Amino acid sequence: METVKAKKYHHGNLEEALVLAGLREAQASGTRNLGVTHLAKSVSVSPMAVYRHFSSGESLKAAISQNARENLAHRMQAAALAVSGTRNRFRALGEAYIHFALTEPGLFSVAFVACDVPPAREDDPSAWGVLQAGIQELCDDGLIAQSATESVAAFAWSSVHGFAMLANGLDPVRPQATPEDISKLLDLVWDGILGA
Amino acid sequence: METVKAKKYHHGNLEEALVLAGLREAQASGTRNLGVTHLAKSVSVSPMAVYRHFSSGESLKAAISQNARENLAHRMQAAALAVSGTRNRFRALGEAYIHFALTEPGLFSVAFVACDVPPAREDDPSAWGVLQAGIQELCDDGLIAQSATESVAAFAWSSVHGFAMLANGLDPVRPQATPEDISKLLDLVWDGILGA
DNA sequence: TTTACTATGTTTAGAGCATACACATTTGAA
DNA sequence: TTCAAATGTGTATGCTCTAAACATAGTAAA
Repeated sequence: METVKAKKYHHGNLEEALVLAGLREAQASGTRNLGVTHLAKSVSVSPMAVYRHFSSGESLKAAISQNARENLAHRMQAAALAVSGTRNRFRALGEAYIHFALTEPGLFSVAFVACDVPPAREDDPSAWGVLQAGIQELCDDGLIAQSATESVAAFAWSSVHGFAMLANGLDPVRPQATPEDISKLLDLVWDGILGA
Repeated sequence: METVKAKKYHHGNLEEALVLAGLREAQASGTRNLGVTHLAKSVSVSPMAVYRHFSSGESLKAAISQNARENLAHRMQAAALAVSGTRNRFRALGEAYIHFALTEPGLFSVAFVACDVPPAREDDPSAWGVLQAGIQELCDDGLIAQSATESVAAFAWSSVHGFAMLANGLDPVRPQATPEDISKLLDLVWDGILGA
């Protein structure tokens, strides 16, 4: 029987289980409870078992953070695929990004937490890559010059990421964001892009 | 003699000394070494002495973070005062913000670190307030409608803050920012604002 | 000046966390 | 079957945060 996983000496897939537990914690309380001991306990394993799969607590945290970023990138892709039209598709990327920050503040903050250790592999998919694909489409449609892709990408990412962080309340600054605020921001970003 | 401060049982101004030590640490290594024990040691005081001035390590960190933000706000004000013309002055705010992030990455990351504890008082001056003053000036000059100030403020802040974080390398994403990148970003922001 | 109160530091001690080292169990390949 | 590699446990060290009790210095009133 595969359906009942008896409790064995060997866990079976501890690495994945730890990351998943970390994501659950992140969802509930952000960066706070991502320690080795806490996560080990949450999957019923001794703290030292973690080190068979991660070289340090920091690298476990980095893996969790990476997974959260990939989660975001997936949602962006899905949002873009769900609508048609170059502009709508591009706008959907920004909406998905901000929606993620607002509905999953814990995951969002973990996704962009500064880790001492770099992630083991590249993000797959990466939010940055998804954005670039969207911008290439703008380019193909003649909405912006090929030479402008770099700066447009930096501008779009910056605006949306900055707004997400602020709206999210992550930073010790200011009020909440309404759907109108989000819409207006994306309008302004679009204006900036076309004006280039 | 005031010039030689003999080592006394009472420190004299421990609260300020701790925050200053924290800022020095932040400048050197960001968020890493802002613990109670470490900072206490760096001003030659026992760890418990800290708690006569801060209710917890978190609240000390919050005070350091606040001081870093005020430092940023001061630089923005100074930059704005140094140039003339509404547009130049507004642009100088963004330049100062990004320049701060790039030249003082440690302070910048501490300034916007998520603290469990809210700051004891309001930021004074606050970067947000300085920005709003700049935007009011745009409004007074008839460059934007009074009704647009809110969304323009959110847009400008978001773009510059997001760019600063990304350029800073704080986030686990992408390459460096050149002066041209910065200039282009501010151009795009300006376009977006005027298009509103 | 003496006394007493308040502010500010120190010492001691306990809890929690990261992690090095030695040991135990399981798995899988020869 | 047998043994080496992979994976997990237990124990121990050293770090941090912080509570409690104690010590010293500054200050104000008698």
